[in-house]
Amino acid sequence: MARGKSDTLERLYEAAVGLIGEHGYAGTTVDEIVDRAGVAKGTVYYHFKGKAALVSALLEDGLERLAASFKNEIEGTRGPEEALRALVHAELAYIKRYQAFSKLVMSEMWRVDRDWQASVGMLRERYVAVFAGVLADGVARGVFRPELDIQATASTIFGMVATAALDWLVFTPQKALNDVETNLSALVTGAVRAA
Amino acid sequence: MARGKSDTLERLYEAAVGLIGEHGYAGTTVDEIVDRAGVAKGTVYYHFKGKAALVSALLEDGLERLAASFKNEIEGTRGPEEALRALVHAELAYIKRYQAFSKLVMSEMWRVDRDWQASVGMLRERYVAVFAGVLADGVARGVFRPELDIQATASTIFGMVATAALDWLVFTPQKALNDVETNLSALVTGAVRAA
DNA sequence: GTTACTATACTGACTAGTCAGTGTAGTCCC
DNA sequence: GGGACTACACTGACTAGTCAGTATAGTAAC
Repeated sequence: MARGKSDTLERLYEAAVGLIGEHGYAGTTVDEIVDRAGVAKGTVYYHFKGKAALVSALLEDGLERLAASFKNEIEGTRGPEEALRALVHAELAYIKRYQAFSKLVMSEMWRVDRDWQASVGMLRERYVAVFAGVLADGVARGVFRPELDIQATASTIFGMVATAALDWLVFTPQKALNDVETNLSALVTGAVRAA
Repeated sequence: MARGKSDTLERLYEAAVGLIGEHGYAGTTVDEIVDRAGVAKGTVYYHFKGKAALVSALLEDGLERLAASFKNEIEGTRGPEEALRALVHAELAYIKRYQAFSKLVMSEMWRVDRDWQASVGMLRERYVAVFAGVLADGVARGVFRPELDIQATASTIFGMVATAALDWLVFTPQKALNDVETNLSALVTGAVRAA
């Protein structure tokens, strides 16, 4: 029975993201993925070269969604500090919306042995580059501390927000997003603000 | 051939930690571990119930080393800001020294489906509790911002340092530890300091 | 004789990937 | 309108290989 193309892929992505977020890449079997997606095993190999290619494609997909969400959020901000707050908000919202995907990314980020893990690296770089842009702007305008190591600081803020978000979702999900964001925004802006 | 007990276990831990840090728990085979450790496969099953038990024991071991390193570092500090800097230094040094172990912990931290992953949670809690203690002290003394969410902030700082450290080790290892630490310490203290 | 191993061979459950075949919709010719 | 054919999406039983764990016989030190 034919299903709309995007429907089948959507189901596969969702199933794979959820399972890999929970058990890791190697800990997830293709059989589990197709079971959860409700498709036959062959379908994976009809659309993709293999398990790794499926994950690669799925990462590309998430990357595009992320880029779009970032573009939206940063437009129309006035001043670097407001832009920084907007980015923190966007990252937090993204991680909340795509929890399983975010877990996947954070879990596989420090590994470098597989092809598709380059995609994770790319995702991270995109994230970080946007932060770095805002930081550089802030330093140039004298709003942020001049001695900041822009690249390192951008990475660190990215990790800070990601850790805080996952910590919240995994260990204290009863907290309100607003409270998490308020505390986090204060930490981030305090960290970089000129004395 | 008999070897000192601790020697064999040490080899097994080191091999397992390295491989699991690189490829994850499920992505690492017992045969790979014993090959790298230079011991016979049966030795694993002589000492442990299985692969999971080996990892559990190894985590306990890392936990103890961490606790010891933290105790050393925090003693003899005067004032919360100095204590905070000392903790950042200790965490950074620990991650540098036990790179593979740290990767393992960060990669498996957001998963909750296996027995031994509770150990990772415990490790994280210990880390975080020490930071929380210092933060609470600083707030009480008026050195840190009074509206800080202590628990969330402690987790966030932990993640911040961990991310910065792994980012350094994986993506920009040519940087000097000192530069990384200087930038990071400034970020951390700036984040919590009273205005 | 007990403890701490080594070396090798093996089992059986599980798993990635394959492949011949099915269902469906569309197209072109008569 | 219907027969012949094509393209596409998908199925699921099957295969070949992998891996945790077991078994067993033997060594070396105390």
